[in-house]
Amino acid sequence: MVSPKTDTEQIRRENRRLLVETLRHQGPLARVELGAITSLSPATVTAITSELVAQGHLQELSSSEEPSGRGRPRVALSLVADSAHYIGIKISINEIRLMLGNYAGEVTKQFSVQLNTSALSPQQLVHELSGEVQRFIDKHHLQMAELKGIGLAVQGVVDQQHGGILWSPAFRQAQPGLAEALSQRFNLPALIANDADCLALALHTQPRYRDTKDLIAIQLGYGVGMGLIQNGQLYLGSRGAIAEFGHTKVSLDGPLCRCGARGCLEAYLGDYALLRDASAFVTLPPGDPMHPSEEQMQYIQKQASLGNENILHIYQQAGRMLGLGLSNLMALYNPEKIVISGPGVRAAPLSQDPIQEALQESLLPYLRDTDCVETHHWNEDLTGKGIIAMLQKMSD
Amino acid sequence: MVSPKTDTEQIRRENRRLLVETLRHQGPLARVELGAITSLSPATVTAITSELVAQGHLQELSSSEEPSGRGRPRVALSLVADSAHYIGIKISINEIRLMLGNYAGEVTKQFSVQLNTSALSPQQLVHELSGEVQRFIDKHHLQMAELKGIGLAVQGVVDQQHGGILWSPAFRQAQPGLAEALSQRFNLPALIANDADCLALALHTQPRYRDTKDLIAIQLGYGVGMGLIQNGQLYLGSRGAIAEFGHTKVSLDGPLCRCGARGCLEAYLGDYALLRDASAFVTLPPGDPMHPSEEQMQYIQKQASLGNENILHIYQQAGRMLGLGLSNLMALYNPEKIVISGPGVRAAPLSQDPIQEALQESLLPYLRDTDCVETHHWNEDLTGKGIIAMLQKMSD
DNA sequence: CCTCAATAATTTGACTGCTTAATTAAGAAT
DNA sequence: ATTCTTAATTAAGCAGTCAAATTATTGAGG
Repeated sequence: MVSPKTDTEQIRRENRRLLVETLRHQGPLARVELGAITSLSPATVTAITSELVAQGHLQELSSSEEPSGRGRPRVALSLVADSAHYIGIKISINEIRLMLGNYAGEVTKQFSVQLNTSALSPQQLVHELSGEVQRFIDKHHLQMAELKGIGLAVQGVVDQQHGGILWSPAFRQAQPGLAEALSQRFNLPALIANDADCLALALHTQPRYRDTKDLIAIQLGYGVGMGLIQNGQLYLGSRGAIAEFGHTKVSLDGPLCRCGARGCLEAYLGDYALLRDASAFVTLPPGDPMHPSEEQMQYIQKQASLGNENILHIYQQAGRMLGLGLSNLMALYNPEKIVISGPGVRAAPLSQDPIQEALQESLLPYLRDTDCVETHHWNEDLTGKGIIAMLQKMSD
Repeated sequence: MVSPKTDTEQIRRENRRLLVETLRHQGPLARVELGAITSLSPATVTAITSELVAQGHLQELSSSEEPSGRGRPRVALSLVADSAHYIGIKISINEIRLMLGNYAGEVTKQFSVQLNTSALSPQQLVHELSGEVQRFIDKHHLQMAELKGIGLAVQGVVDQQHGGILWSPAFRQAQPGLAEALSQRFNLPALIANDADCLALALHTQPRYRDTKDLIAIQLGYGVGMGLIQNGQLYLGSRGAIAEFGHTKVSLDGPLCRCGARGCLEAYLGDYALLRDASAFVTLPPGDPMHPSEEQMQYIQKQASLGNENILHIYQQAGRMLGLGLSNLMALYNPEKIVISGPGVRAAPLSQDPIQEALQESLLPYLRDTDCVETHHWNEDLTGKGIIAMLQKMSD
């Protein structure tokens, strides 16, 4: 039997995290306000915040604002954004992107590298990543002392416990021990996460979804990913890999999925599936069909918008299947919100109606009017914010 | 923003619960053993246990056992089984069963009443239940002082937060405010739970599944229910209703389900569905087709075993669909174990193979060899144990 | 029978955390 | 200048944990 025993230091850690997160979300706040929001006593707020001020993570704001009325004016506390830095690495097919996050949770620098990922061995991958990270550190003159962690966001199935990649479209082989290797190389904590989990976490920090206790994030793109917020926090299965929404079956004899089975949702919805199906009707812009480019996707989408019935039908079919999958998701999880994002939302106008239709057809009566599915634009890639947030959760 | 602030009393409550649950699971234990298992310090164990002894919930066992060897002999602590009582009520179609649970978590008395449930109004239901509970209390000479709570286990969709029944096959109408009404009538805490959640909780207390952090319980019977243990504890969605596994879609144009949609898993697997499908091929024993009796189910099952190809085919089809549903479940939740129980497991021999086949066909490669699905006999109804356990979790 | 060794259980002292209540701080109002 | 009001800090007290010391209870051995 495991023993989740609780002790007194855990309390402090929890409450500190609570305060810091409140400040991250609601901006600079005075101690009273923090107390009111968190329902911690003023004394506790003082104790924790003065500790954080001493460490340089918090800062009193010179209150040269509007006349605050009577009484001693409240002095706002704000996070010292550059009191800590985190490095996030997003690994995609043939591209890695490095991101610098600060204590406030913002992504301040980004840098992308093209790299033929698929053939890399674990050793080579560690070598490449280490090199890029070192260059990144040098370029931005980062002090090792203020670097607090490295986080990797990966498309595919990760083993978060052991810090490895079980399967990813970016690599031909598994990448075990990746986190450990990077951790040792830079003497920093390192973690690996699925990119859809990062999306879920990042969405959950946004004002619109902050108070949502149960949220499912669906990432449409090359594949179909899913991340899950339960009880206000990211849920990862006990085995570190969960929620392969893309590989739920929506038909018995559907198209072949790259996982080897038939009828997976992903085999209707994934970029590679859309492209494959569309290629029967139009000649595509050049490119590796296994790794669809944004141009290719834009192209077929445009064809559909321009009235190509065959391709429109592909999108509508995909929408219907997504609706079916979503209805199953709602039946099983009954979340407050399902947010669909990722590059694939570009096609939302084409498949919106079939999604809704399929949803309404399949939903349980008492779920039917809950309006919980929405899309979120993909103007910025939220993965970075997510991986930074994850790093922070483990370190503060 | 909600504030799950932590304080010192929470620690004590948690640790007390930990100790009591350890004793419930592993029987009488000495203080050292408790300390070792929970990894609480001896001092803490003493503090908490002496409090419980003073309250009469714990008792030192006169250690008249085997020579324990050198040293001061350990004195075992045991729960005082009748230091508290709980009343569990299982509400099924046309039957309510009252159960008495004690502090040790055992169900000691049971009593069933036949009752035409379907037409009852909320007022009538409260009236009937109150009457039965009062009779039950009188019959067993229960002291109100040692009664700690009333729990209802209901087939169907419950709203645990508000203590009401949203939908149940037992009733034509919703039953809002049921828990509150009973709570006031007897001046006791009252809660309502789904019966599959109870099953999940009860299974999780069994030795075989005690250390399973993530467990899904499937209850096959009139319908198809599901309960979920996550992170070692029962998970109920934020809205109190979750996991309608029976209403996940496994085919686009399947048979009609009582929920109004087509292709629900339940429309293949539920007793009412099996019976409906079988009725085309055999003449059934008499009975209300909407509420299949155990005799009817036994009858058609026997027909299948005796070689009726048509009926066998129904079971096999059901098995295939269950396999498909399970594979989706595994893709979405990736639990350590899925345990199938409920009266419907009687047909397990008939559908075992198709289940496995469908599973293997649909599973993701890296899940394919995990052997996580198993069945659990239905010799005893575990619902009672579950609802008692749920009451205990809220009160100790 | 007496002493010692071994183990169990309790007690004690130190530490940490939170809360309430009192105190101090810093301006606004008069 | 004095009073009022609100913010922040400090002080006192309590709850909880743990490590270490102490006490209790037995078996082993002379």
